[in-house]
Amino acid sequence: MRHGRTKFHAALLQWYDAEARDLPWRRTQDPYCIWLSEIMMQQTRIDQGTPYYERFLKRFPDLQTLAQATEEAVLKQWEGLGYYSRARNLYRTAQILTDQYHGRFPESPEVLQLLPGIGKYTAGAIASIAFGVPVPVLDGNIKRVLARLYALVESIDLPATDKRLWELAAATLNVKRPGDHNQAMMELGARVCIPAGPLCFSCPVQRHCRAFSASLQDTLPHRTPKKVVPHHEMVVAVIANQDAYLIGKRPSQGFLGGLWEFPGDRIQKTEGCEDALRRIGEEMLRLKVVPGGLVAVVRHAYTHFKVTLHVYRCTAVKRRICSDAHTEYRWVTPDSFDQYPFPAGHHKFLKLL
DNA sequence: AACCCGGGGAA
DNA sequence: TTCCCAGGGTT
Repeated sequence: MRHGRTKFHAALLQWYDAEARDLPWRRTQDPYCIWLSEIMMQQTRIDQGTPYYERFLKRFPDLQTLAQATEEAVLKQWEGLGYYSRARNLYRTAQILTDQYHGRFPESPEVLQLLPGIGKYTAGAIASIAFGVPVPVLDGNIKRVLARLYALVESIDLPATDKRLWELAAATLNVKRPGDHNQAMMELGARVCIPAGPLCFSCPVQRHCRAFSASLQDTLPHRTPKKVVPHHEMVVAVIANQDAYLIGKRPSQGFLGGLWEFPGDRIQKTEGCEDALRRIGEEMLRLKVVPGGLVAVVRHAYTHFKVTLHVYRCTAVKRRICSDAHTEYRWVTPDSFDQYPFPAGHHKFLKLL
């Protein structure tokens, strides 16, 4: 640190104490609330996640309430937030803490990290924020802040750089107020040391920043280029029987695990939409599906691929369905759609039914 | 080390 | 469009 660690700490916390956003989990010391906020904000912008946090806490105000709920009720509250393994792991951890930890959170980051969904970042965040344990955290914001403060030219997403950044986070930590320091570093990254066009003119630690003194603030940090994601064409079969539609529950592990959906599949190169719909009937559902009219064409982006959904209304002979594509099937009417957690892509055409 | 896992807002 | 977000888990 160029002008001394103590002055850096003082400048950072003075700024934080004056400028910190009034976020709901900053009004409490309850480790349950801190934990929930940390899980919910993983790879999620504060503005996007905060309404979910408020709603979730109303529905599941404490650990016991959460542990006694069903996984599907938890997923319903998580619906639309993405990365649904977070919700399933949250639910599992609630039960582990209830069954094996007397319903209390461990304070040690090493023990916290044994719980599902809690990695090095979240363990450090809970330990430092809820319990005052002097441990660092490293998230996307702090990576960028440290890369600029120390003018790191290596790509920040390389494992070796990640190790170096954790060391810098530890060396930079303010052990007097670790929770506030960690939050201040994230706050700085989110509001001042932003990815494009950092607001160095209003940065409280500008004189400690090597990137600024070298005019590198707009070129750092470096990042390795991302791979291009494939684009798939899919059909979705909205199979109607009277006023009910067939939906299936996806297997709990894996992509969109535990969510409900209309049956669908990739369109293969040799077939058209209607061929694919009939194939879904034969191979997935063991059901004779008769394709009807096109309901919608929906585009949606996931982490590692993009899809275009061709949604078709279909009819079928109602029979016993046997399939391993889903763990359960139900015929439901549109007025009960809101009982089921669906992927966000489905909500782009659900209201049309 | 590489890959998998969502969704949305800002530029 | 692309980028990136209070990351974690699996192989």
